[in-house]
Amino acid sequence: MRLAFMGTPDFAARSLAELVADGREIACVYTRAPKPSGRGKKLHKSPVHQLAEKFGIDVRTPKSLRREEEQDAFKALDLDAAIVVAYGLILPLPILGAPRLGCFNLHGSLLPRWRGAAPIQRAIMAGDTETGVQVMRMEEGLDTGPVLLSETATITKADTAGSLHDRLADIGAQLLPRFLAALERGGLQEVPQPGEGVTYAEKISSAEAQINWSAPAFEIDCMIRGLSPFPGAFSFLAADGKDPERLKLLFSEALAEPTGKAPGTVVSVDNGLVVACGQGAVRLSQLQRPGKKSQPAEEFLKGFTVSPGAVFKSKD
RNA sequence: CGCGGGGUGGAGCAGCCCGGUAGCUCGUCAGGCUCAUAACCUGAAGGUCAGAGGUUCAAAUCCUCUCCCCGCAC
Repeated sequence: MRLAFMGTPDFAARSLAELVADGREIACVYTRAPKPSGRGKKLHKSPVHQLAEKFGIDVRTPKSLRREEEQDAFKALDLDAAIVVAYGLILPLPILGAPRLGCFNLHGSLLPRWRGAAPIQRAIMAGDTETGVQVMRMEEGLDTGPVLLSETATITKADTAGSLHDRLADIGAQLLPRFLAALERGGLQEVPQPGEGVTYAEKISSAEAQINWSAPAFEIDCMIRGLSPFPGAFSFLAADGKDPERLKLLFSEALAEPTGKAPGTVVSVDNGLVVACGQGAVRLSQLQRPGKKSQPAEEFLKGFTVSPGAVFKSKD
């Protein structure tokens, strides 16, 4: 079976690695073009790009697949199927129809919940306790195609977007060899997505990453973990006698007990940084100061002295 | 030439703007207290303040250069 792999970030790179390990024939890898990033603003190839080169696979980085030449070049690959994982470009109809068996997408949620860009983060932010990875046949709509294979995963209170991302990337990557084997046998059932329960996982904007302390502790905790490590939930707090700093809050735990303090008030600094919320409180255990690395609360508090009673503020 | 932060006893930081006895939290060691403890009290050790030049009576602090580290852009 002759394949193309289309993907960009680390999440996709794990899938590519698994396909190669599975001995699949990958005619070409499509990924987004290198862009300036990192310190020094140098051009960096995407994780998928780097991995493909390491394996000696041809890499193409078109800016768009809408142009006819690109579509012709894709057709000329004479593919049986294309595997798409977090590619970042829209596949127009001529592309979708080019491979003999079609284009298939690996998606990090249980569709139709969390269609779109940020399913992993959104699932945690919403307090979901179960999610998964699915392979679907791609259609023109955004993540609307029928599902062929899925695997579920449990979300725990110890999960962050980062940990869940890694887990789903592995589960997804391992799903692909199974999927391809089944596809070859022709034994896969295409199950249309239910019309009910559709939600969209919109891209996270930095504005919504700011903590609103009047929300219930449960919600704030989900938000902190769902936005960790990227882009990081944040709020402003001043160390004793200092100016407020923008702190990223990267891990937390919801505490049910009422504090009797106004939302945003630091209740205790003995074991993590306990902050009053609209309902209950949240124990912050991993924080990051501007320009610094992220630190466990214990370390953080050695250099950032706060007394109970200090209050987190918001800023626009 | 993308923007920014930083290198201060073992850890995390303050001090630098407004040069003049090197400070805080923790750890370590010793002693004390305690039924006991990662608790508490007392005391101690440990730093050529990244490196090299310069200014100055005097530099962690001001100026110049070098090396190293990190954050943001997803």
